[in-house]
Amino acid sequence: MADPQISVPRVRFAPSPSGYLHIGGARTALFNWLWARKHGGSFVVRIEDTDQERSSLESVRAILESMKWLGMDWDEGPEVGGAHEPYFQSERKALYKAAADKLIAEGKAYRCYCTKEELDAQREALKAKDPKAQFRYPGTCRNRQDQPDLPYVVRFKTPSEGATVFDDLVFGKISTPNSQQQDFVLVRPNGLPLYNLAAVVDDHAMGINLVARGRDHIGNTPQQVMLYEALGYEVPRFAHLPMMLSAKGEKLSKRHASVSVSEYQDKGYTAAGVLNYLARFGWSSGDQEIFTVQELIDKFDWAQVGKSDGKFDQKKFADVAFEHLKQSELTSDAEYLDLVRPFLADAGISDPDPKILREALPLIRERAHDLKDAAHHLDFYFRQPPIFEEKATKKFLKPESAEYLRGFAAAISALDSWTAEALETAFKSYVEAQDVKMKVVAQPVRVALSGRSASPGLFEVMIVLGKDLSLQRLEEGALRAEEAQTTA
RNA sequence: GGCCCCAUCGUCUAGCGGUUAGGACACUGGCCUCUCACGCCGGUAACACGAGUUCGAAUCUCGUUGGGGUCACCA
Repeated sequence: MADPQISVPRVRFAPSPSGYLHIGGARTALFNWLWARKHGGSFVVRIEDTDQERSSLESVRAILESMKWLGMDWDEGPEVGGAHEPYFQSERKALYKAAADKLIAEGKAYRCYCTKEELDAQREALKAKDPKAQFRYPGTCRNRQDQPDLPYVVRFKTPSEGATVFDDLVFGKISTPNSQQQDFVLVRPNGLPLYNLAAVVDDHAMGINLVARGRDHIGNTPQQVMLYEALGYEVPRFAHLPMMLSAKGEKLSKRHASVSVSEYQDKGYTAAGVLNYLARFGWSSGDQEIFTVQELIDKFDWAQVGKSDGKFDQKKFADVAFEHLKQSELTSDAEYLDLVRPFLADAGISDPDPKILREALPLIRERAHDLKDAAHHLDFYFRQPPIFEEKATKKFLKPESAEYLRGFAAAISALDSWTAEALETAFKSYVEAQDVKMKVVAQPVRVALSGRSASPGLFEVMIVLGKDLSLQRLEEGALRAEEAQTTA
């Protein structure tokens, strides 16, 4: 395989602003970004908004926001500018027109006055005659000499003989017979270019030397190669990525759960987790599953990118994301707290005691699988009283529990050292004195402290809450337990 | 349908002529245990099929089957 590092990489991510940043698009952006960062190259973002109907500024904003959230910064593009401005194709019309004019002047392209309606009619007529037949533009205007004062499109004179070949970094040599190609349209009647022309002109103008994109673009590549050659441009390297499919193996679309990056953000996954999963989708580095962003940059290589399509696995993704939250080497305490704060606010806790937060964090690490979950695990420390889960209360705060709650409270209220060890010793001797199983006391205590039947270890929770609040909650729990009797 | 591409556990994958085919997720048996979780030990589970090439094929070649992509005045 040829060395893709012939020069410092200039790669790009070129979304069309017709929706949010798609999870598959994010992976394409990621592979480009990793490659640029690894080799000190440039990562360019270009907005492909030549289709006025579908493009919106709102989409541009959403896509850029998601890129930023993921931490994929761009060296050139919207907002940051660069040496090849502008980065919106809708603002680069002159360039495309010049290229189209040049092609026409050299006899490599021509004006076509056939209307869309006429062509659609021909297409349908053919379909009616032979449903399997494939309609190709018949070349009606190919050798036309006159230039009527009518709307026209510009078509490329595609050679009908031979084949167009390119060497893909992932798939190797791909050869397509030119007979498959038709005289495709370069410019619309309104003067705006179509994708193939615009992409080629811009990639050349912007000095892009590696075009990495989804495999669904393989079919466009031969046309683009022809354009590069016709325009006298150097052909860049290409790298096509295998498809990211839904769990059912279908092409990812809005119909499937969570296709937009912002959804993952809202659900409480971290950017590092998303990036890690995305990177491992189609790429691997031996048996390693968990990577920091820096490791991704260091280890990414096209040679390790696979060819076969994959299905998105929500469970695996959730696990990778969890791993990043669990390990303090991956997400530091300070980072974690910054990340969880907005989710706590959503849960109604807008000004959490930083001391409690710090002390509770270690208890959350191995329990919270995402940030929403983390906020939930954290919330009872701050709510006074905590929210009592009905099932837990009903099951464990029964009248006979009141005695244990008060008894245990009495046993620990005398403690002069409020440590987990001291609490555990006191708990055990109390349980022993009562001659009951530990859980008989433990569960009512847990519910009294947290409002839930599941929580971190009792003594750890009491340390975080502190002596006063712990004793208060035990007493309040006892009251609740007694109340259960009267209302039962 | 034409053209292009792909094919290892259910899923993501390691493997790049000689391995008891490895890891991770999921599933599952057990341990730990004040609950939940984490963790630890173990288990089920894959080279799509058929011909070659070779002393030897998951690895190379061809075919079959299956899957995907693409055939626009979308990108």
